[in-house]
Amino acid sequence: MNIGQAAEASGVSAKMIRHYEQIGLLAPASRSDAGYRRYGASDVDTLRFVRRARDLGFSLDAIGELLDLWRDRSRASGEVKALALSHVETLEAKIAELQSMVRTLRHLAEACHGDDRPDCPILDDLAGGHHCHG
Amino acid sequence: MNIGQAAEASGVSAKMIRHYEQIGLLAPASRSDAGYRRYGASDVDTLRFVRRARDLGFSLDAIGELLDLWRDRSRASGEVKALALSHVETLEAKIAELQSMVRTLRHLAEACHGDDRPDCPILDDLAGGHHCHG
DNA sequence: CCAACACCTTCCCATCGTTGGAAGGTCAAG
DNA sequence: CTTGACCTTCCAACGATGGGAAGGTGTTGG
Repeated sequence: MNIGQAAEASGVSAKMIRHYEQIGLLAPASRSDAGYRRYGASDVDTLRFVRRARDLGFSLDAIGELLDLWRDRSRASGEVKALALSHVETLEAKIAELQSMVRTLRHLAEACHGDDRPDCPILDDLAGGHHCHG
Repeated sequence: MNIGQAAEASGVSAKMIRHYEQIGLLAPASRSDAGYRRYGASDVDTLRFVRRARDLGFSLDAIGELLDLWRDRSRASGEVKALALSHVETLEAKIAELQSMVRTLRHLAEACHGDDRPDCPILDDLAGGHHCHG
């Protein structure tokens, strides 16, 4: 199986597969006589693992740890759970940050009549308003 | 006022002030005989505007538009409001994406006993589980 | 047998916002 | 006159991905 098929089968682009190999996330693939990377079913499994972890927002570093745990048949599930919950905390912090932005912006937008008149509380706030970001 | 004081007063680092100037977000600052950038009170106002807009998650491109609207005393507040609400939609899409990740991860983590045993639904899911991401 | 085309290789560059550092010039105080 | 704090420009990195060039490979068809 060439990299194109592996990409197709795993949902990870060929570009990314090469990149993951280069940064050491994936072991170097074996090569054909012509130098083409060759992949088997278990490689595709690994790529799908990476893809799913990316979809869940894990960083490539974290995915490296997850891969290690995955391959370690004697891992403690507590380690995996801790990694996952730590990531959840990161995500929730990010969510809270974005929600705070949304709250402020909605508040400002509500106060803005939003017509042809130039008067605009949004710009006023950005220009140094009183920050009632409640 | 040198760039250091302007940075201190505005909350935008000197590095970023230079960068914003270089990418054309800010007009080139006037220079002293020695080539030092010089800033006045209105420059600091502009920097603070940029800082607040960044804090609200606007891209530098969007901030450029906001600055134009800010400086245009005959702007229509509807334009500003539209820009803000469009940004809110972007933020909320991102929030929804992150929340979906959190939901899935929490679900998986709940199913994981998280002790010394190796059995782990989180890894099972990443390795190709049935995706009950409800 | 050779052309066309799809695929592969490596390499560099772009994004986005920010930070870090190196190498060198300037300025004020001791 | 030196020290230290500041400024300048330039170059590179992060994290994850994409785009594209230049060149080799492999298969198919005329």
